[in-house]
Amino acid sequence: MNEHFGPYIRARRLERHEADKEYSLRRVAGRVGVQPGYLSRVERGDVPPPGEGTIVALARELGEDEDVLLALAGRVSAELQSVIVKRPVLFGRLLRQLAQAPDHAVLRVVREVRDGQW
Amino acid sequence: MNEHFGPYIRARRLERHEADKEYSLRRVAGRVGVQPGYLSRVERGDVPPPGEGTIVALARELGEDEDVLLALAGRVSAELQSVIVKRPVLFGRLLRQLAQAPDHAVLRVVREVRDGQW
DNA sequence: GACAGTGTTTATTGATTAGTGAACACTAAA
DNA sequence: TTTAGTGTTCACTAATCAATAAACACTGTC
Repeated sequence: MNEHFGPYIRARRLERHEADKEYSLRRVAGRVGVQPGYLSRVERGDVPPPGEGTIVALARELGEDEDVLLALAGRVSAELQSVIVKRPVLFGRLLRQLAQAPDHAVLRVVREVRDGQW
Repeated sequence: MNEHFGPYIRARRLERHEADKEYSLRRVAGRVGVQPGYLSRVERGDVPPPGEGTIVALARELGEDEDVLLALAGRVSAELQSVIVKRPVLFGRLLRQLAQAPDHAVLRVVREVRDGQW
C-alpha cells in the first residue's frame, strides 16, 4: 500500500504535535475532514493514500507542498494534468525530453521561461 | 460521457473502413481486445472512454498519437505522470509557467532542450 | 430464404476507490 | 475511579470503472 506516504505525514504531524496539542491524530483528522480511524490506517500505511482532495487538505494542514505530497502518493494533481491534456503533443514531447535531464538542466529551463519575454 | 472521444475514433475508423474491410467495428474490436458491443457504445459516446490500455491499443490500431487520444479522453498516460511524480516541484513549476504561454513559446523551449548540450 | 457480416441494446459483473461507524485498549488527570 | 483524550482495529459500504455475454435488427449475397 505505497510504503512512504503514510509514515511521511505521520512524521510531519508528530513534529508539530510536540509543540502543539492541536496536532493529535484525532484533531487533524477532524480538521481535514476524515474519521480518526481512517487517518490512523493511512498514516500506518495499512491502506492506500487518500483521494486528491484529502491529500491537499493534509498538505495545507501540515504546511507541505501539495505536489510533493501528491507525488508521494504516486499522483499528479488534476490541475497539472489538465495543463497537459490541453496540449498533449507539445507537453508530451517536452516532458519526455526532460525526463532524463539532470535537475540543474530542468531548473535552467524553468528560469529561462520565467525570465523569457514573448 | 465525454462528448468527443467516441465520435472521433469512429470517424477515424470509418475513414479506414472505406478502403479496407478489416476496419469494421467488429474486426477492430477483435484486434483491440474488447467486445463489439462495448466498442459500439464507446464510439457513440454512450459510455465513458475506455481504460488507458484500451485507448493505447486503439491509437495503434488507428495510427493515432497516443497522447492525443488519451487527452481526448481527459487523461495523461501513466508514463508521463511518472515523469512528474519523480520530480514534482521542478515539473510542477515548469508546467504552471508554461500553462499560459502560447504554443510557439512552448515549442521554442522544446527545440532549445533538444538542441541544448549538457 | 438461409447465411455471413454489419452495428446496437440490455442486463450484469468483478475490481477498485475512498472512505464510514462503532467499538477497543491504553494513559493521564480530576 | 470516572472522565477525557490518545491511537487502533474490525466490519462494512456506496460509487465508480472498465468492461462482458447474449441477444436483436438490418443488409447484402449465394
